[in-house]
Amino acid sequence: MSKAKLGRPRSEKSKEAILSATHALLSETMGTGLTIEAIARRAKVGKPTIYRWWPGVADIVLEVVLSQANASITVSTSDSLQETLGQFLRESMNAIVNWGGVHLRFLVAHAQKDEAFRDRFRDNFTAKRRAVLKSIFAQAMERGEIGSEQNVEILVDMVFGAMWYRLLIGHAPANETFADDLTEAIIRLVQNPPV
Amino acid sequence: MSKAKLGRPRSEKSKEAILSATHALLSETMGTGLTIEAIARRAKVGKPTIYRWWPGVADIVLEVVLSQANASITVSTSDSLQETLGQFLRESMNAIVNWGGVHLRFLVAHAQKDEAFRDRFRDNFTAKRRAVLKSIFAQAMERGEIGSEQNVEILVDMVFGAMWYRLLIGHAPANETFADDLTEAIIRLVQNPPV
Amino acid sequence: MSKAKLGRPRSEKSKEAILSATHALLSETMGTGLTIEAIARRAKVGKPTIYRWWPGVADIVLEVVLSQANASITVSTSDSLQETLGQFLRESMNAIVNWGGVHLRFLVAHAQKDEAFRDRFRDNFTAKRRAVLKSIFAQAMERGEIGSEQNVEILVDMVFGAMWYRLLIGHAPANETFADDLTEAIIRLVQNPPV
Amino acid sequence: MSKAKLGRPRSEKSKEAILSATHALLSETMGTGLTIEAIARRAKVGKPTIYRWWPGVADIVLEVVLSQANASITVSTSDSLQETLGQFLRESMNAIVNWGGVHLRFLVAHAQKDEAFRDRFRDNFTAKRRAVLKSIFAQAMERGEIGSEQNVEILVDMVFGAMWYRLLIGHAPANETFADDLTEAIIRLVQNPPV
DNA sequence: AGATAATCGAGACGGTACGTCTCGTCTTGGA
DNA sequence: TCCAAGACGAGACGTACCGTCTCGATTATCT
Repeated sequence: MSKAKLGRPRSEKSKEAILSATHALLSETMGTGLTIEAIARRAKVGKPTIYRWWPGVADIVLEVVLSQANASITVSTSDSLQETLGQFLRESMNAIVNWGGVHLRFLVAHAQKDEAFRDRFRDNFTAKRRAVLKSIFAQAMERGEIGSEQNVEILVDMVFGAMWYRLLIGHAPANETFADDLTEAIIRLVQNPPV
Repeated sequence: MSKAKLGRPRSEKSKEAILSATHALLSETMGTGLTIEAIARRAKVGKPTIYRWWPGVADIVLEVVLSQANASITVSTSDSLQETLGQFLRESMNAIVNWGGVHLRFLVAHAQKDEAFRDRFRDNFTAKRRAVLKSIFAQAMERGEIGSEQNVEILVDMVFGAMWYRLLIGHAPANETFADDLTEAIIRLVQNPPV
Repeated sequence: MSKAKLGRPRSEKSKEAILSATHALLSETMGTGLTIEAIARRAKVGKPTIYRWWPGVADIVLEVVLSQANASITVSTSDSLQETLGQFLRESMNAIVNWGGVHLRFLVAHAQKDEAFRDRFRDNFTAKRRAVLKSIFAQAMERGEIGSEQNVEILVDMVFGAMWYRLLIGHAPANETFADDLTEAIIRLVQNPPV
Repeated sequence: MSKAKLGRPRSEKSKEAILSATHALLSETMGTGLTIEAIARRAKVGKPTIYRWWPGVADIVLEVVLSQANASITVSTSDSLQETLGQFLRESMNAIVNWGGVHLRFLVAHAQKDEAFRDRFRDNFTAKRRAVLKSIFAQAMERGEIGSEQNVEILVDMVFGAMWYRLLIGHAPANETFADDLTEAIIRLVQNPPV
């Protein structure tokens, strides 16, 4: 006996208008102009319609990011850490540079003022990305490319940490070159030099 | 010739009241209740007095953090990377846990919405911390503890990145244990294994 | 086609709360304490709600005055100038003494600093009062109580002028006695003495 | 044993700079931009210097007006009411049109929010003007140009009232033409028609 | 000549109100 | 039952002035 069928169904048109308005505003204003009011205006949608489906502006951004990110997580199962890691990081950086650096910065910023959202952000975004990278390292360890004494958890922290750090602080670019440098550095670090 | 002597001098009492009210509010409300109005109320100070000396709330927090951080940067010049790095990271983590984790999270969050502030934050805080860590690595490299083929810049990104990453995302604690684990991981990575 | 039906309709409760708070504050503080903030506080209303419907504090006062004045304009159509004028001036003075002298003083004061408001004030208040008095004089002129050589426009200026002048400068009371004296003086002036 | 001679004497230069800045600001901004801060800026004078000598901005304006008005009160002692009154009103209107209409409007406006100032304004300005007009009417009454049954007090209220009324409300110009019309109307009213 | 004293400019102080913005909720009529 | 439109109470924003205060410098009279 679901009550899901009662009443007027959710308007997909409105939903998409909201998501695309959010993306547009975020890109145009670098995050400073992204408010619920602005989204409602741009999407020609009533504010209550937004609040009915999302708890706040950050969750809309999260949905925008997820719908893009989920479509583009492609882990090639190469048999070389260098290649697999390199491709993963390059793809990640590309997404940031070409599409959603502002989105991610907005999400992290908002997560600092809203603990509940921080949990949702972590569970739905960063945790999944961590799992991918972790499995990449685990496979390399199985193949002996990484010594078993290494702490994979910390390795993941260092790789993602470096990327977020550059993105958030901006002391140096977070681009494909950085992805390559980072890959190289990790490879150099984890590989035991020839005896 | 400076005209600095003209007019009533700045009230040190008000300045300190503002800084200490900012610290208190930040700690009490986890950052959500830190507004110019709240600071003015708490510090028993007029709003214009605040705007006269700081462009916004984030710059007050930055000054609070700097006045604390500058007092506590102590780089011991030990002759072991393990020891020097360990102490530096442990001290950094201690400061975060016991004193200013909320402060740093607030600063990074604000920096995402205000490019000009991001520059000030980088120049006055993160750049100086980076310089310290970089010199630690440089000395270790001179002593041969780190191979000269390593990319120190990226190393610094990985170490600070991992710390910020944990602090901001919160998937795992950013405490003294993590400082030790991180130190250990770095040491294990950079050191050439015995031939 | 009007779009007036869209959205939540204006709250009559808030409107009345604002008008009555304005009246109360004006009476209590003699005009010195009448600010938008004070009205909002007293009426338990948000400031934007006030600014949505009125351009400023003076227009609220004007509305308060009009809603009272429009209810009390009663021009008896007596056939004696003495009687008609006397009643009109007495009623006007009574309204000032018992209800809204402060209101009128506030309105004139504000009109001196805001030309646009002066126009609204003139069109909606003083012009209507002038029309009434003018018609009283015109009827008296038709009946021969006033010589046709008299300048009615100037007569109106003198009567209302005298009232405003006393109210604003305060060198003598603007009360019912003054209304009688003024009526008498006008009658004495305009009536041709018996030949 | 006055202590008036001790210390640095009042700077006449500053006093004049303040008065002339006040006049200039009043004329330029139509009264909306006349603040203590603006006067201090314009006159290159410290705010305390202003507050040392005047209780508020309105009193400075009053002093400006008085120094001008006192220099120009010239009551010709003609032996015709028509001529004396006409000249007095024309001169008054000229002063308003060419020099200080904004000043007077500012003074009346301020007097509505400050009872103490209203007293000062009345005693130093309007009372003196009333005395002059009253003596004009008194002389005319002695000469028989005005019947002794007329109420001079009310006559003065009507003449000055009409002028202030036009100046403050602005429904019709307060200029020399009005001075003539008003003179004519008064003459017509007070003079007994030929038997 | 030196001390004393009131002035001067400059400008910071604690306040208060301004008018605007956005928040998240509520209330309509229409689909 | 959902939709858009938009009003609502709340409260922070950054600015303008208020009237007071605290400086060092200046300019007079009094000793």
